[in-house]
Amino acid sequence: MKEIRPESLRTQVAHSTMLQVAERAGVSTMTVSRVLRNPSLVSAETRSRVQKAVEEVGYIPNALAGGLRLSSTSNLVAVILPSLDNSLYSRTIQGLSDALVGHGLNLMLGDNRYSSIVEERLVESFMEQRPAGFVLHETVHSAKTKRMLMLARVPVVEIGDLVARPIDAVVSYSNKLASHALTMHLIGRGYRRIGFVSVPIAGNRRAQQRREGYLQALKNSRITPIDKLILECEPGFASGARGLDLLMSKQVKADAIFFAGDVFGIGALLECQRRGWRVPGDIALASFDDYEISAQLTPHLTCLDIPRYRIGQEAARVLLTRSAAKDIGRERVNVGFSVLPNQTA
Amino acid sequence: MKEIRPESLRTQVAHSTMLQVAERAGVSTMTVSRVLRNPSLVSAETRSRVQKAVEEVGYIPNALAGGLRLSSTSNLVAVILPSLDNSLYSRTIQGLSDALVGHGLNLMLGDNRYSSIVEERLVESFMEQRPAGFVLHETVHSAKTKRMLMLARVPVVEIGDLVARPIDAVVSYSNKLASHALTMHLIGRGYRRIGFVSVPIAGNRRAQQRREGYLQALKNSRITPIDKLILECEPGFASGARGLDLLMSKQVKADAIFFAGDVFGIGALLECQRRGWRVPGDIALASFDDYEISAQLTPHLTCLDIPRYRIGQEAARVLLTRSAAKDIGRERVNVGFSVLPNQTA
DNA sequence: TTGTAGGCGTTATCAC
DNA sequence: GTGATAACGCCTACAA
Repeated sequence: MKEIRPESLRTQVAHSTMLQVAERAGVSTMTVSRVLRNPSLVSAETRSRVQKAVEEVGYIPNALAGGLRLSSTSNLVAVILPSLDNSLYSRTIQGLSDALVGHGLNLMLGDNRYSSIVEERLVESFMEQRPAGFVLHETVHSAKTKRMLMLARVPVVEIGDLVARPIDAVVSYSNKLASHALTMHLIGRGYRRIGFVSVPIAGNRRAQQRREGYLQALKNSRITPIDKLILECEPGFASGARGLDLLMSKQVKADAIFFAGDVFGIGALLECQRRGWRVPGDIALASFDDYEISAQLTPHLTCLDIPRYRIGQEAARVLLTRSAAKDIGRERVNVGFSVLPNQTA
Repeated sequence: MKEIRPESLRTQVAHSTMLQVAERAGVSTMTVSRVLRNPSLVSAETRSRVQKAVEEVGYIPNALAGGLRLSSTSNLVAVILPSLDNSLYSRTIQGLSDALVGHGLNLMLGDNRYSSIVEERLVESFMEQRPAGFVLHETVHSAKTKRMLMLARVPVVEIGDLVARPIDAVVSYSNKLASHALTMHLIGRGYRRIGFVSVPIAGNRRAQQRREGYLQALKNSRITPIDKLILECEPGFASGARGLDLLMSKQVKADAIFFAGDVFGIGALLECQRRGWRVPGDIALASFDDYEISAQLTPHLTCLDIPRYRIGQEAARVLLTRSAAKDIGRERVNVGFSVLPNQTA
């Protein structure tokens, strides 16, 4: 028979264990476990004694141990975004968090800096915590990343673009269609020399899709694209001003510009204000996302409405559903988008 | 003697275990463990055999089991912010992440919705994962929250205000001094009827401190504060416009307004533009934080420069130092602030 | 209603 | 250089 050494005599440790609670309450660890997970199985008298002991020692269950037992997953959902410092992603994170927190799931967060190599390392690192699921903004992954995600047999939701063949599930909108729709809107307003500014498209599927949507719209309308009106700029407000400048000093000037990256449109609109240009009139502007600040600017940018918060919510819902059902199939949720005509085109 | 059932025959599971790797390589789990943690202890020949097996089965260590063994902490740092959807906090998160990722630590993120009750639940939930440390933006906590954090004996860094007596460590700036400095700047420019707009101060220590700094500056300059020029508004751009409107339609109009909350200042400046008011001239404006968008606006708002990214970096540094040293004392890092005179006052 | 035994996947320790 | 054993803290299964 094994002698039970009172745990309370151990060297001072950070957290108390279930055994310490059990000793204090004069019961076995199983009874403590029951009080915490299934109180109805324990007599009222014992239960209150245990609860008192839990309070007194400030006991907090060790999820690592519990998770181990089931060789299952932790209560963490791994989220990987291109950057943590971007208000678009912030809205998605908030949507995820709001939807998951009620289910006892917490967020584990990282950024891949727009690199699939970094993403691979991050997935591996996160995987060691045995997360309950993954939410990835990127839709292009290294072979090893894909392999790890498949092997884990855990729900994976991609959210950056409505890809045809997701690793597992996808909750997003079509960057291409959205871009197409906004370009068509510009064409419908009578513009024919429509400039296009995006972030560098090399290795960026979303930017590629957006440019394709733009080109497709021109083609459908029998408008010949003008190479010199298609630019790539680094992210940031300043690029909006710069893109505007470049496209307005060409021999063939643009009559409208579609800014398909981050805050370009805002930067361009503000630059127009500085130059005293009328928008529209001297130039028409359209922007991809509708930033909160946009609504404060006069005029309000013509843009797309992408439901960033809802993408987070829906991704959470899909994760929860798939976790419960354990089925591994493909689910595609199209959250869609809409064109906000507004005032700058 | 216990018969060893080949693990590879178990029902299909998500992740492979160290035992599976060991069997494949024809060694014991200890050897696998050594190859992963301390390769130099294993012969080159065995090592490469094990590494091959690891590759083949796509083995990823189970941090839950490893952490259990040491009854130690996970490689997660718990971060609790008032809201996830705020670009100020985003910068801090980015700073944290950038500084922690190289040390193998990942972020666990949650928002307390500006409530210490929510914070308490979140701390408890996070604590079950046995995080390596906590970063809290809030500086006011429930008694239970404090107790849990003390018991855990884990580094805790508060970042929302440079409190005198942090739970453990604090990395921040003084909201009161910053507010005082900017108010003094306005006074130095000759303004005497300085309005003050903040978020509701009830239960918000940071907002309280900011108001105190403002009042102190007035007092030091022998200016009698005018109650009607002190407002509280809900967060958001619109409140900037609203605050401006309220303070300019009083009997005693403000000649300058200090917006001490989030994006108020930007909202007010844009409202001035809509109204065709000169800034300064018709009204002087000052704002707390220097948002990225501010630099794009003309004129650029007179404001404070709070090093949000650096707060994240430094908080990470303090966490890492304290984790290593295991000392529990109090560390206070003042990242400071500076007044950016700019153009609106 | 409560307790005992055993094992989850990993690693510290000690033996070979 | 390598392996056997015994925990780590909790919970399932079974016994009392």
